[in-house]
Amino acid sequence: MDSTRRRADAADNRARIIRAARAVIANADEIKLNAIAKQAGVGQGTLYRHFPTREDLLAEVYREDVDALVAAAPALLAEHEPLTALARWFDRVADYAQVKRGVFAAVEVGVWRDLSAHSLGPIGDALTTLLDAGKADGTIRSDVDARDVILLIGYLTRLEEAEWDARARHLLHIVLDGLRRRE
Amino acid sequence: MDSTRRRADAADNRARIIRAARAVIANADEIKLNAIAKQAGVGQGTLYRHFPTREDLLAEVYREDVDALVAAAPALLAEHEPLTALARWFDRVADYAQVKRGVFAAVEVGVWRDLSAHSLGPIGDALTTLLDAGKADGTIRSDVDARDVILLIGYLTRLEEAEWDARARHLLHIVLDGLRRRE
DNA sequence: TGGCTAAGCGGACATGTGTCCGCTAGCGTG
DNA sequence: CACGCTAGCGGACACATGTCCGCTTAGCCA
Repeated sequence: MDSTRRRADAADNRARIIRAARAVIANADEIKLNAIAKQAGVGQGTLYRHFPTREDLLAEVYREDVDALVAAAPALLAEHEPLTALARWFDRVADYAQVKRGVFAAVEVGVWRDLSAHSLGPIGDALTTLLDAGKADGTIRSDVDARDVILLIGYLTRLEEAEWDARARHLLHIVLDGLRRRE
Repeated sequence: MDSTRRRADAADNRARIIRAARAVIANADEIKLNAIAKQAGVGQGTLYRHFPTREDLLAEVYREDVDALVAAAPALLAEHEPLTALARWFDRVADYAQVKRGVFAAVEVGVWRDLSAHSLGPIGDALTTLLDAGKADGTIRSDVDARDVILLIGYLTRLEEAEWDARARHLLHIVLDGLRRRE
């Protein structure tokens, strides 16, 4: 999977699949994997070898967005109190999740897989950073970890478009309250 | 759908499907709808006419369990302070969700459907009762409703078996904290 | 009781995901 | 440059969900 051997066509196919995926996602709102394979001009087997699950593919397609989300964490911490930073980060997640519903679901699954592989993954790391800062200054309860938070905000993927405005941020506040250390 | 006409065979088929579903669920852990149809001795079309989605079927199969959960709410309120009652009710939900993972997911979807039909459904009603009691005595924030809570505890369906003990109750406490009115 | 009518049946079909495996051809080697 | 090894290809296949529609037959009515 690194860069050894047969890279020429394999890497090329991989890139073509990602490009096709972006195209399909942009044009159709239905994301059918075999359609992506077809569009990319490769067999289904090829697609599935490069990206074993739907989530693997989407995670790769939106890697940049994820990176941006991750990078935001330390930046927010530099500017705000830990609790505020976490709240702001939540806001960004909400913004992103609203637009890219399916993607967020994919990211969630990805984070979960990372976790079960005893690694937090980029998003998990970002969250850990935020939580640790809050624990250090006593504003966040000490018995929560990144996985906990991922689970709690997972409702974002199950929210209906119509109720988004009414509930997304509101529930994020409630979660944040639950995470705060109670005086 | 009530009890008019052609009830004889239709109702019979419906009952047979439910029975077959219970049998399949008990024996195999894989729940394949066409297997249930086969076992019930009916066509797939028949199964899907009676239960348009997988969730409809499961919800019916576990109707009794759901009823028990619903009935527990007023009973708990009679014995405990509202906040405690809610906590206990959460415990029951957790117990149930742990054993019947898939079912809980089905129930969640069902509740959601009820909600979009402008009705809370039995579970929603139970939760509303609990929340209202807490709001009345000022222990629960006034800006939450049943749907909010359903969304928040939905993480239960996404928890891995292995992490259940470590997280299920713990997160329920955090949610409860978030629901409390902050002094 | 015999016929009519639509409620209800049931399985073929359409669609989507994910797997498997025989074939192809890129690359290192002599 | 010719050759062989194996990474990688790609599409046929297996399997699940859910839909559709022509046929059957229960129940009402004369």
